[in-house]
Amino acid sequence: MKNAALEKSSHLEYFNIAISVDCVIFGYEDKQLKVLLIKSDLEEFEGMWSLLGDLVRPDEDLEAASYRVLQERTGLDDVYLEQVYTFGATGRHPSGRVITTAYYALVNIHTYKLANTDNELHWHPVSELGTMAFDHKNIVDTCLKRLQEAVLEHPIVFNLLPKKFSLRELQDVYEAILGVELDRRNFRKRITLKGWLDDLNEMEEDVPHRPGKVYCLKEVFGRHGKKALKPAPVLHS
Amino acid sequence: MKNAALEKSSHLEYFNIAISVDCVIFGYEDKQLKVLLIKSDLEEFEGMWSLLGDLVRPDEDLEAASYRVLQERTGLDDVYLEQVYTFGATGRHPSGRVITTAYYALVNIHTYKLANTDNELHWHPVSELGTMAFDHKNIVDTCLKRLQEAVLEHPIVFNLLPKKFSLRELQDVYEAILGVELDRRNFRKRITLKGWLDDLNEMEEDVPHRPGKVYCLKEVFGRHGKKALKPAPVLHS
DNA sequence: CTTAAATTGTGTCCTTAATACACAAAAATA
DNA sequence: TATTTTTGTGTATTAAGGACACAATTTAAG
Repeated sequence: MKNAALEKSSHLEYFNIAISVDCVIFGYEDKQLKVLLIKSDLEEFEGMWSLLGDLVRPDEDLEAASYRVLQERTGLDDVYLEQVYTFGATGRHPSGRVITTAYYALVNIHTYKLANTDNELHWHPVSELGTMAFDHKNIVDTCLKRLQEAVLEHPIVFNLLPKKFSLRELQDVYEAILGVELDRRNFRKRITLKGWLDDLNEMEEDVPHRPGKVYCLKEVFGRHGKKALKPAPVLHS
Repeated sequence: MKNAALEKSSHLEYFNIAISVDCVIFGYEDKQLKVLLIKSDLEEFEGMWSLLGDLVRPDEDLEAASYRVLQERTGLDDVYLEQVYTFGATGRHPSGRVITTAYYALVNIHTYKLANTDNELHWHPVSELGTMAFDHKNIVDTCLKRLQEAVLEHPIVFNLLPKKFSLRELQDVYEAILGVELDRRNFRKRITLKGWLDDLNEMEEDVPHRPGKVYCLKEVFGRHGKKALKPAPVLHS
């Protein structure tokens, strides 16, 4: 940006836009991909659900703002968080001009505890979202699409699962995210080929059928699987 | 975002962040991918190059702001433009808190004319960028990476070329963007397989060697190649 | 006119990844 | 002990990517 524009700009004219972050917090439960939503507190959107978000503070990094929202709402820290897109249509917020940057987070729904006992917070299956407040349905759709692309390339779905899991559980998560059924043998072959997993030489317990082997994400990928870099895109060489 | 936060927030406290857009305008010339830059007008960055950008106006859609920057600077409209990422570190702008959303544009460098006769504007090979003003080097790198991924999936490189081109010219563009050499036979096979091109049954003219056939992008992809949707990501079925 | 230089145009083999598909073994439950 | 549920596994086919060489066309130079 040119400096002249900034120096000359009147405070009233140019600092009249608020910026917020909105978090699409994904969790996985009952073979469904879910998203954490809160009842909107705007008249215009009475009864509708909205994403968790907040205004960015002037002394706060953008990404830090999204972490803060997550921590304040879920009590979790150390979560997987990814910026997706910034939504900046003039009419998107009824109370004023607010540009929002959307992030998605992947959390283990069972380690999550409501930070405040806010009973307006609920997990919703993403496949059953109706109309939402603001442009939040659009934001969720955009984040889901990005997530679908990401899970094919990067070992990140593990953020939705407990540390130890069976291949069946893993496949269920993929199916929930991608919205398709997968062939078991081909799935296992592909996951094996990725080389993401460590065989723990343990078996599932407390399952009402033949127990499966238990795996965990290899340590080299770090806590969030972010260390697995996408190979540089190369056409032929 | 919660409404309460917005309503209660003091103007001074929360509307203290400016938002800008920065455009990474890519062009192609002399077998090089280039980016249009302007001399920074900040003392702190004297002599350094910076992206074209401007503050977003309160009554202006975010995307409209990036189009405006493009039009004002290049005189072009109807250009390919894609949002990439929003950079929001607190320290990124020395004059104040400015969050910026980065877009990349693809333009035909030869149809481009300087809108103002601003001789501070220049095309720079992306492979030869040194230090830049602000975090702009980082922004260019991020946009280039995104571009590299995009050109493998979507028919968008054509925005960098004249309407009619030979396969050799097309391959040169891919090589410039990806930064690798490609095998001619395999490249042609892959491009053919994509089904993006119409054979015009014409030959190159004024080349100092055997002329090649001339192609154009199929009309179904629209002016910018945006109509070519990525197939939904599916693992096995 | 002949020759040299540059560039176009083309096909096969190999490897890898994705997909479709079926049956036996293990454990729990009735 | 029989039934149910689920795990675990391999092969054959197809599609795409990558390595690789030679003849034909045109211009430019002598």
